[in-house]
Amino acid sequence: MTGRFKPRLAPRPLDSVLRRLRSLSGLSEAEQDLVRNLSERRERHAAGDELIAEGQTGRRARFVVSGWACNQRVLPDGRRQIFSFLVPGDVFGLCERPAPPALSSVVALTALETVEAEPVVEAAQSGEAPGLARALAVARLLDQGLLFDHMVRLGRQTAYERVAHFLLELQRRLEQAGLGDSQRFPLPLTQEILADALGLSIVHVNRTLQQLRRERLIELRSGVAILLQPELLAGIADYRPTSLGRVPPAARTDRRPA
Amino acid sequence: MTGRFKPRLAPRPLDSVLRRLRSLSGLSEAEQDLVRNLSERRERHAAGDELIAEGQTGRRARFVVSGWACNQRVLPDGRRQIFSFLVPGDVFGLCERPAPPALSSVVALTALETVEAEPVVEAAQSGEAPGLARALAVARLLDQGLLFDHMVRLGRQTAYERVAHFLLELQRRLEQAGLGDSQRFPLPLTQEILADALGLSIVHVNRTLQQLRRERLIELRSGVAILLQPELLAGIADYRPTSLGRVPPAARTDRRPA
DNA sequence: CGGGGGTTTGACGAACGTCAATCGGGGTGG
DNA sequence: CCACCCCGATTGACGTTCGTCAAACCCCCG
Repeated sequence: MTGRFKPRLAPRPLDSVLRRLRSLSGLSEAEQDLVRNLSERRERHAAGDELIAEGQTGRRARFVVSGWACNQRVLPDGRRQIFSFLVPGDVFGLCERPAPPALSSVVALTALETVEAEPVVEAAQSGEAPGLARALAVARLLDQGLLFDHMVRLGRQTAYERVAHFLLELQRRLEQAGLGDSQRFPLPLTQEILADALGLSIVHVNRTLQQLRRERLIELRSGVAILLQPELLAGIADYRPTSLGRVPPAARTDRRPA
Repeated sequence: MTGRFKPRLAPRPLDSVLRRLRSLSGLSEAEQDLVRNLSERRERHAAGDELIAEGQTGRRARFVVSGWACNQRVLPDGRRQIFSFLVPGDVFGLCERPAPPALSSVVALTALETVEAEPVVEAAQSGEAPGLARALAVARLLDQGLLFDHMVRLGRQTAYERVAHFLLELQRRLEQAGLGDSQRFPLPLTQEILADALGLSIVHVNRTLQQLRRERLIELRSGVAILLQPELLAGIADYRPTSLGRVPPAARTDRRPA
């Protein structure tokens, strides 16, 4: 139990979902209402809970409403690799029916709230909610892009670059979900989790963070990250945000910039 | 010009495409004929040619008929990361219309032949070729799985494990395409390419291959790889092939193993 | 006051990268 | 046919990055 009472009826908690989807595509009022009325089938999980197991088949799409989760795989000897993080507003478990075996497991990293996304998925597929359909398609595409970014980090960047690049990515995503500003955002991850995402040891993550702090590029305190000099960080990490947000409704292929 | 004459009309060249698709889903005779008649819009490329540029939007799906290509990104300072390899039978450039900006570029690694896959894609989407639709869906899923496998290699495996794991993966894929047997397969990749895929330096790739050779686990000669002890390799690399090939036509979700 | 998870630090070693030289084979022009 | 050349493979020497081990520290909580 958390100490503070949270009203259950208000549309508030779905804010980040709505905000996220709107940042991906224009939505009609009806579409926005559909999202706001998703409050059914809400689920709460504790840190460490496995929401989807690798190989599981019966799953349904869900939105993260609050808290963080991740996609990961664990090797038999205990090593683990985190593929991606899920923050409020993100969708997961999205795929065609019947759902094929999951390729990775989804695990809660903090206390986590999710809601079933199927009403949105169905409205999108049936053609009655083209804005939502576009938003989901763009979300899928951006996820794929984040995976590639992560692979570049793992394969071709130093620990220093990896951490800087990763923090910039989180800043951008969380700002989009309405959970941070252009410099400051919540970061409820242990260094062990960071290590398993970035392909490093805990100790090395720690040292790298120390270095970034010493150089006055970042601050980390009690679950909040502050990027003191985002532009400098972006130069260090060669960070270039994928800018395909807001795809125009009807893309023309015959146009090109002079 | 290659010295040997190749007949252009025979269905032979599309063998690997057909074989691959059949390994993913049962196909009706009509569906198989559709694939066999794809010979139009054949294209030839030389090693190094860029088939799809990162960010490019107008592309169409194609099958690789012969030769190898890869998905990759290049950093401004010249470092590059290869995300995946495309071998005969593989499809690439597959996505909804209008095609969003490509998230990675596709580059020919050897002399390469491709054919347009759109007829197959359209038949699959229209519902008239459910077998092909399933095959394409499974192909997408397997590709995603390969990406995860690759990420585990990059983030959590040693050079030795990475190389072993990667070779096992290639063996399996190429055997499926009809291009190798349970131990032997073509490997027309330079050590530089391997390095850029596996997140290692050329020199270290070389040393790792030397070690695997010394230990009589593999042989490499003139573009052909031989896995002398696949089981041992699989143990070293914790290689577990994703076995979801041949998805049953109508999956039941209410069954579970006792 | 004690305990436990997460963080920090130091010492040390192994894995991997860099630099540079050499080797080797296939293609090419004389 | 042969000399040359170029790209890729190979090897050695050396430096750096990063991992491991272990201890201390810190803070929140019971």
